[in-house]
Amino acid sequence: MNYSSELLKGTLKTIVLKLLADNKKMYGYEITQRVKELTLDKIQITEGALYPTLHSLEADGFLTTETEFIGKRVRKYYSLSPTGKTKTKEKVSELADFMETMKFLLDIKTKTT
Amino acid sequence: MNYSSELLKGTLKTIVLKLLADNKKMYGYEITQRVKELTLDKIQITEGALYPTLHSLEADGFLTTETEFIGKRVRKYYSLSPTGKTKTKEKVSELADFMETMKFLLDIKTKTT
DNA sequence: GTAAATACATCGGTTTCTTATGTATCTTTG
DNA sequence: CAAAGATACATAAGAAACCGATGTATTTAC
Repeated sequence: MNYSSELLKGTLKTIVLKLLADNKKMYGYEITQRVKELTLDKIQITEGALYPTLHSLEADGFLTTETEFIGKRVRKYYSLSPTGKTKTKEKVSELADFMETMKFLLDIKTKTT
Repeated sequence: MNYSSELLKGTLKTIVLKLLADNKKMYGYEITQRVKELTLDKIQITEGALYPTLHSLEADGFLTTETEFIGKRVRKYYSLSPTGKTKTKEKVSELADFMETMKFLLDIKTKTT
């Protein structure tokens, strides 16, 4: 079982930023695999979603990159910039707050008016 | 303060369905106001988002409607159909599950590999 | 009497994801 | 050793879902 895809919308950037905050530097493919294993296959980040997101975060100045060669194969590592670290805290706490609100909303049983 | 809008994506239908499950019947404008007051203005459902969503849920057979006149003004009440009730349970538990997963993801501190 | 609130609706534009496709290397396995 | 699968990057077309603007009309409050 995995979630209907629309749930990921709006949370992907936060997931990526948080992973980078916890792991110093990661490369794209690694991120997809890490999320897959951490969520027991429930969240699958596709490459078509991830790479544009990484490029966008980099363009916004939240990520820096360094390229490494593993044999002949390119590997592009991403790290948080200082503004990226600030942004991460904002996004994570915003999402945590949002989830609290949603939890409350979904538990409502009776009218309040 | 209110949430950056992308967070709402993917959760709007669930919110609407859940409200209808708890309140038998509601009309569009009422839904926007109820969500606004329940979330202390943190979630604002715009009419441009809500009405298409209601129409879509109705087209899928999850909602039934009845029109009422308040004076000369039309008010369109929405209620859950039997399939709508089933769908609501699915969506709510899926979202609850997703939020658990996200909570876990956002608390990860160290590598697991 | 006019501004704000109530109540419906649609539409263009943007963002963000999916699916498909492309390129290339490395590893495993029959 | 050939082929399949995994690793690793990337882009592009299309769909979905929301925002903001706009429109119409009635009712309420000042």
